[in-house]
Amino acid sequence: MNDQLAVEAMVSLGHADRFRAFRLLMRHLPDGLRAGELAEALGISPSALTFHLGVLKRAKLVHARRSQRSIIYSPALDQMHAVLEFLMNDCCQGNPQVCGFMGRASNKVAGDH
Amino acid sequence: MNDQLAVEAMVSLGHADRFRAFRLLMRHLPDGLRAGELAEALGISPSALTFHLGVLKRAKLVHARRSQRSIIYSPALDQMHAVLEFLMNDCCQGNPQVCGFMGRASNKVAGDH
DNA sequence: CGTTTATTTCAATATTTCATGTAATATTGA
DNA sequence: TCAATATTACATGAAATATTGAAATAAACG
Repeated sequence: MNDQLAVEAMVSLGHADRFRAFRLLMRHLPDGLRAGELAEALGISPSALTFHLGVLKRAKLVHARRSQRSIIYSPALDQMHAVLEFLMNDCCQGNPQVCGFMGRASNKVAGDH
Repeated sequence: MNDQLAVEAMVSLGHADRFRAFRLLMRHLPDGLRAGELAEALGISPSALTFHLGVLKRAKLVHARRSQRSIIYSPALDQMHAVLEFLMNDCCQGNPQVCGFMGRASNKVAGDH
């Protein structure tokens, strides 16, 4: 992981349709979704979807595989993980006591930070 | 937290200078950095820095306070936390066994995922 | 083969974002 | 108040990104 890849990941999630697409894909783990289903679920044209999936794919945040006539997309969790870890390391490295929240995101304690 | 705020956070981190700025601020917790220091550290003009800090500020990812003649910026950890939690909930909610990585970002185990 | 289905590519246009420099504002101290 | 410092606001043009629809590609099936 490096700055450029991390920024690219952020860019790719910095668009409402792409963000929703990524979240939808996560909800459909581990199967993934066909491009058509995804386009319909998001209410955008196939062409627009391809464009946005391309952005996500270049950021390595989704995988695509063909199955019959369809292309099935799924989120690249390891890459997402790498991005978050990279971003958060700067925080916790220097000040573990100040911002140790990566270790308990779904486990918030009142009075933190 | 909602889609729009989360997307805005992603947008604001989707630029090399803003990304570096945010990370720098995290490394300088809990004190923060003066705008001038930040601009110099990043090697960009004060005017450009203001633009980028504005984007981060609208996304609620940084706080600003005045101290003497300077404005001191610091990262809004709680907002960052909220964004990550929001994004990751979609993943773990439906398939905790598939992607439970938020709970151990700095604690990776071989063979995960 | 020819047709249907699923998706991508491409080109044109519109929109947004970014970088730069200059002017304006706010604070401090002589 | 005047000058110096620190930062922000604004205007401009250039570059990147997004939207749209039509055409192209690829696979499956009769």
